[in-house]
Amino acid sequence: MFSGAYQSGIMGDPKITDKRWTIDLEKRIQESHYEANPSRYSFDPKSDKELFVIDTPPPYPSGTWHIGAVAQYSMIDVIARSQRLIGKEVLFPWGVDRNGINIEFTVEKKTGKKMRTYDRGDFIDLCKETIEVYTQEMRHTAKRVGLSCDYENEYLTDDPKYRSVTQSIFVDLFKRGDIIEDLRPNIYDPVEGTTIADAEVQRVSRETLLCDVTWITEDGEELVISTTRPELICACGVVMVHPEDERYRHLVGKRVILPIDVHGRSESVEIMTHPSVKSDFGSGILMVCSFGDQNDVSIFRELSLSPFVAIGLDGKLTEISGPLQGLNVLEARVLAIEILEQTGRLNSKSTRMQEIPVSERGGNPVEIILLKEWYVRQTHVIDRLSEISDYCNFIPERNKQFLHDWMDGISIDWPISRRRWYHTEVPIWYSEDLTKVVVPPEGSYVQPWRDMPPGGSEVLDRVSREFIGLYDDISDSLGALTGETKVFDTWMDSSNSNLYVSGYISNPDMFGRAFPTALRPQGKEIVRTWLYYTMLKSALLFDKPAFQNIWIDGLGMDPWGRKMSKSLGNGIDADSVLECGAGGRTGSWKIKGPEGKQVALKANKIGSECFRLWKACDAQVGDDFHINPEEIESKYYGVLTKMFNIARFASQFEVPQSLEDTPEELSFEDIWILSEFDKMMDSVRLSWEKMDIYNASQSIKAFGTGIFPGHWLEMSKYRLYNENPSAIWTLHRIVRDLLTAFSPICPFFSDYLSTTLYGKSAVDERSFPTLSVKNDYDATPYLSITDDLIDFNSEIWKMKKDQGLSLKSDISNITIPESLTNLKTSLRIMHSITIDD
RNA sequence: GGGCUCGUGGUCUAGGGGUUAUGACGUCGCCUUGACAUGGCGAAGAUCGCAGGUUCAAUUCCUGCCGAGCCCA
Repeated sequence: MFSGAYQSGIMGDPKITDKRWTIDLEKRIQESHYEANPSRYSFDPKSDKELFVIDTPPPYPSGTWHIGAVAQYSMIDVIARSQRLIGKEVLFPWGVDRNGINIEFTVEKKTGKKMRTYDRGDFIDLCKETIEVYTQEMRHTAKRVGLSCDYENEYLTDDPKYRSVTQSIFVDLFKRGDIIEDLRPNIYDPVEGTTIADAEVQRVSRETLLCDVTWITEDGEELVISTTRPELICACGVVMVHPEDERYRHLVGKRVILPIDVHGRSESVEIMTHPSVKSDFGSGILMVCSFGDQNDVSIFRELSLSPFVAIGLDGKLTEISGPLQGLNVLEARVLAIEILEQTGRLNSKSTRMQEIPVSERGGNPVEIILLKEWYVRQTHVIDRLSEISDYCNFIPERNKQFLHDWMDGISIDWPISRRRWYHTEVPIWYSEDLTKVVVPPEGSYVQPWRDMPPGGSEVLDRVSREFIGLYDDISDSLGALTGETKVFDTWMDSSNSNLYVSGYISNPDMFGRAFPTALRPQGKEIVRTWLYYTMLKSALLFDKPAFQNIWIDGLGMDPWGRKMSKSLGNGIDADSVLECGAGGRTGSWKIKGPEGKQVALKANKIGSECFRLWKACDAQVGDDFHINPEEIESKYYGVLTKMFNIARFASQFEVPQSLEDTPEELSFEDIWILSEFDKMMDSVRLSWEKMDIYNASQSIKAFGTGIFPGHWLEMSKYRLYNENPSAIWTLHRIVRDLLTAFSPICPFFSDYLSTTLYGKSAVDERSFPTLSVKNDYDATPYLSITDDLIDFNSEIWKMKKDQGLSLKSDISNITIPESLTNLKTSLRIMHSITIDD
């Protein structure tokens, strides 16, 4: 009988006194985690290690942080921590994006006053104050979910340090001729008074009035043109029919008179053919105006027609519109229809649904108007950019397609100037005669709308960009300077984030080592903007890829796979998940389900560790993932408890003097589990190297909740209780290293257990643990018994169950397979096998 | 409307031209309580979105459709 062995060991009190892993424990650890060592996650650019700079997406503080974004961010943290663990010097910056129209709208809404009613400086101060509150909240959530950012070096995109980089790059590209100014048709939001980019336009369905208007040719022939924009008749440049439309063939080449009076332009236009005309739309005749829509723009460009400025910057009709002058677009439309009715030119009108372009931020119908704006030239480098992007490693590979599809569709330059205020200013001044410009020196931040050029500014020819002299020397010859009032599109700032964090301008030594930036992690929805524009910058500035690795994740969806949105009422707040279980408070979510029915979800405890573990184990990178708090808890909380209990069990045995040196004498079962552990750890290290979170997590979870506690630990208990040095060493070595390997996924959990047990936090390990067991023993024969062992144990368990026996009861007539001969003693004790063979 | 991506038991997931299609969670049944019901054993549950095509053979390749998502018009 071996059962007596259980009594002889003296069970010490477990060092881990908490009975189980709880959210309150998690919060206690979290709260001291950063204060205890504020430089814990700092970055040393002079380190001899390989630099690994992560260009994290600086979140925009708007009050709530989307749970999908927090999930994504926690996976970026897993990468940051795992790269540190495998020995790299990681910069995981904490940046906050604060530029943009968003905060302007927030302030306008809060104060009920439009931006332009403020003094510009006052308004900017107000924005800064307001966004600071949100910024603090965001940092709190970041720490709550365990992000290992370099918080001491927080960067804000509205900080002069950051903005100066944007401005320096502008000056650089301007000098090279890659940034130009031009009078071109631009998408314009007349309500907000600013140009916007294609990317910011949304289409909404709206009911509009379609008017059939009678036009008369110079020969007196009547024809009918359908239009939803009668107010733009004054900007009509040409009338078009389809080249194969027999009905109108005789009209081609003739001139037709505009049906509403105009001022200062020709009163008739030519009738031409164009294949884009839809013969079955209305009468099949199209008036082309500058500019009703994008099609108009392309026809004007194609035919080199000179456009008419029908709508001014104030959103009102200009003098060419004759009777409509001074009205806004909607008023002008009403009056135009009235005029047409009175003159008998309105054949008929009908309502129809039409998709109209509106601005994403303001929701206002946008107009295309001629404006002088700044552009980054891009069409000339697209091919090269496509080549360069092949040097980047995309994770997952297939998501590279998103970038290529977008690049293939690029046909016009990128408009970068905006007529807003809380943005980075375009850093340029114009001489009195407008032929020369002044630009600031590299590294300075300027506000030309209120400042004069700083010392060291340069004077350049406005067209040729030739250097004329230093501003300090020749300022007298420039006359009265005018500062540019326009600002940059926020993507112009955001697309420098990788350069900024990699030390561009501020730290040339570091930049030399850290660029191309090691990693860009981001969501797939901003490939066309953030990723593309960043790649463009690097191509223009350095002819190099911006990144070594690009990690593109999917989006967080509601439990049924739908996008979370306010209108659907299916949103889940990040804090509600992270705080679920804290102080005994459970979580409950009322969400609109698929059929519009309210569905109530409930969970008792989740917290950051369980949340992170779920995302790491459950969602492959690149695919959209469903976020269901119930499921997160039921699938993953148990894993934490299991691992916690293993550590708690281990904590009752004294930790050996040295866990580094393999004991001289190792028992067979210990060499076996160490070989299995070593194999698992090899694959985990490989996964971490490849930033493959899913497989790393799965391996750790499978080992930590399966073979290790289920088979080895059960088999080794009697030796542990007898203080067998080989067993105790093996137990502690595996628990310690397992916690280390696990620390990128669940840092607070691993930190607590490793610190309590081994006096050193797993999150501070800077080299991936390796065992020497493979040098001392050939693992192959040990690994080969694993399947037999699992089968054998299962058989015994099943046998006892079938015979209605408890697991502790004796069993006889068991044959231990040949392959497990070396485990005979342990197996007999483990299963209480009394007679064998 | 167009482009792209995805579509494997209730849920998530592995796989991939050819034996009974992984694993996990959940469900159900039984059992266990000296780290752990957070455990053990077992069961049910999938015509691998649908329809064609290629092939000796398709869930896997191709085409179309449907659904979801992203992006664009």
